[in-house]
Amino acid sequence: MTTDGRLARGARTRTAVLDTAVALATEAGLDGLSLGQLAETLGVSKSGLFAHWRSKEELQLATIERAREQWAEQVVAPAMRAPRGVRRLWALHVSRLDFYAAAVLPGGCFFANAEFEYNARPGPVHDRLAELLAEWIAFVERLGTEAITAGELAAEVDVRQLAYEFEAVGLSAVMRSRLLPSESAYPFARRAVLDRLRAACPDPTLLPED
Amino acid sequence: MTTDGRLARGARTRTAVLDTAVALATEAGLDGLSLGQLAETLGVSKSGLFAHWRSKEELQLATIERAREQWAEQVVAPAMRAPRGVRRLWALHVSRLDFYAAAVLPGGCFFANAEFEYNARPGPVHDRLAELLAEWIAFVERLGTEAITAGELAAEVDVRQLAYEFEAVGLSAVMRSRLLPSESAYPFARRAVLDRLRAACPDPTLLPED
DNA sequence: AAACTGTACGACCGATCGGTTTGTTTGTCG
DNA sequence: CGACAAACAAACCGATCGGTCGTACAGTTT
Repeated sequence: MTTDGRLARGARTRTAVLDTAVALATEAGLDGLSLGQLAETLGVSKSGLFAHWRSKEELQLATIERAREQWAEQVVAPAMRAPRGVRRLWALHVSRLDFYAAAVLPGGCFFANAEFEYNARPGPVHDRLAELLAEWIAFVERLGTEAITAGELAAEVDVRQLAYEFEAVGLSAVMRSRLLPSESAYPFARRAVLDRLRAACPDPTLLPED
Repeated sequence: MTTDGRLARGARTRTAVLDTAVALATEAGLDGLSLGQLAETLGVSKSGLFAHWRSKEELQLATIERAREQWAEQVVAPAMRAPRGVRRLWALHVSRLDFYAAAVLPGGCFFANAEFEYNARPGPVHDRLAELLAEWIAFVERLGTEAITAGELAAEVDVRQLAYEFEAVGLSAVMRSRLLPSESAYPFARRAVLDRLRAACPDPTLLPED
């Protein structure tokens, strides 16, 4: 096992930079974030950043991947501890709302911010964000399909429709939570998905009353 | 009737600038839009812009008001031609989706973009966007209340909950429509609201089948 | 005609942008 | 030890940022 101290230091710096970049990007935007600000916030020099990423776009793409990891760890992973089926879907929704409410990121959601920022800007960043959105939707749809297989959702349920509404409710929650009193966001977001799941779930004991 | 030619010219320039600013802001962002680019696009000088707005922030606030007018004219007004009640709610949803699908603005929706851009940036722009979001929600809620009064929605319907889901479905539609094939946006957005309205509407003839 | 006002321009300002160049420190090797 | 490389930093580059200034012209008022 060879642990090159230089490479280790580089890796440490890299994740520290990307963690900060993810957070700052939810405030100033993925493009609005400037390398100078980022360097100053971290106490490193601007040229130090170019030692790791050859351009701003490369750093943006790396930031996206880091945000994906954070989402997987802090939102998806906790939900995967719930048993497969309708409870896991519900756990994912709650986990997501908790992530927003805990203000892990000042802007709430890295992807919601970035996707709206780049929805009319062609390029690699736009394309990657689109890929990850499709991936996220497919994941939610898969959880829905699993719930049907487990007999916890009626077989007639359109999982694509269910996933659409699931995602829409969560997206709206993060937007409202940053602009309006949070009482006008999370309670409605909980109820919307809970109503939808309970209506399609034959076993009412699997989900909370409210 | 005094029509000062100078004021008329100024007003003409002002609306031309703001119309362009609204459209450009959905691409580059309300903040990402630079005065130099805006001036060049319009064929005027940068300093000419400062004759009308003393700072960029003033122009941003004016751009927001112009976007509000556009939304009122092109989305709300057509829906108001539908009879009060559940049909008007449905018309508003369709009108909104049509507005997105027609690509009136390259970024889809001025407000969705701006609200995510400014959700973590305190200041007058943030505050104004929050006000307009609250106003929009209150408007949708009022349409829901009217529908109950008209007996076209069950009295037990929670109009705030209904308005939340109505808005969430529309918001998600504009995001998906810019990043994914539009078949994975509009059909789901239609169905989501239609299902919700039909479920709460005692008279099934008021709404389309699909 | 003179006085005045609103609109618009070109030139310019300091600051900051993304990016480059040159050089130094830090750690791994033969 | 010396050769080498990865990880940084300082100084600097042209371009662009938001904003100011003095000026010119068009149109209104007296």
